[in-house]
Amino acid sequence: MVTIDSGIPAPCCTLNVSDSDRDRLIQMFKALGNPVRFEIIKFLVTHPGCITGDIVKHLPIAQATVSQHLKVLKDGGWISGNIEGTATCYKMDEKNIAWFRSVVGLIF
Amino acid sequence: MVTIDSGIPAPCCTLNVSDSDRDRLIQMFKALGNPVRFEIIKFLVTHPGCITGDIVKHLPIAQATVSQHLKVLKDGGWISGNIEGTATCYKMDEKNIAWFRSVVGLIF
DNA sequence: GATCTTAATCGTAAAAAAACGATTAAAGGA
DNA sequence: TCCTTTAATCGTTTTTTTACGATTAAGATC
Repeated sequence: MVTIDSGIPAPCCTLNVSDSDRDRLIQMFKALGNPVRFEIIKFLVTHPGCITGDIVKHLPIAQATVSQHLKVLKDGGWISGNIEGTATCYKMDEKNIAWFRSVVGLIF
Repeated sequence: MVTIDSGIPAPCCTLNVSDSDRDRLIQMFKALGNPVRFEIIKFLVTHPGCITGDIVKHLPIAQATVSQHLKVLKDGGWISGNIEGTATCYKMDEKNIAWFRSVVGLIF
């Protein structure tokens, strides 16, 4: 029996993934498991460096909600934000995404 | 299949992903964005063909909840279940996982 | 310095997901 | 046939996520 949250590793029985890698992976999976956030990523791939307002204009939801979703994507490591004046420019976080791709290839 | 514009993207455009591919991807991301389901996958990778009861024994949660999680993973295409007598044998769904890996590599 | 822009955060309501015990169904063995 | 085993489903509660308007904070602009 393994407790999920306390993270008893049991390396003999399951795949050997560190707690931090596992949590980071789960966070990335969860972040992209939402249609609004997936659309934001699709938009950002073709609009690197665009600001929050551009994304808000592109979506049918309120500014506060978009901002919330952007935070989830940022915390998950999919995107990074750069403050320029009163605006924030977003782009894909290529380094973290490369990590995600490599770990997915390694585990599954 | 996922297709990506090869030219310079027009400012109005986002990544070209079909609705069904997008929904399928989101479903896979959502399915693995949960610590219990991630643990199930970790277990299944090292225990291909094991039955529901084995997974229940390995987890600190009720049988009904495990069954529910298995359904989410199955619907998402991460695993497949094969009924043998009164038991169900689960294994990774390699074909869908290969699709996931290839699409992730293509999009991001 | 007053005001406009921009976007993050707050507080809250609604919707969805997760968890459980109980029940059901289906196959095997006595 | 009647139990036992196994796992899915049902009905419900709890927890988490999503969404919104309102507010706030930090730079620009006049």
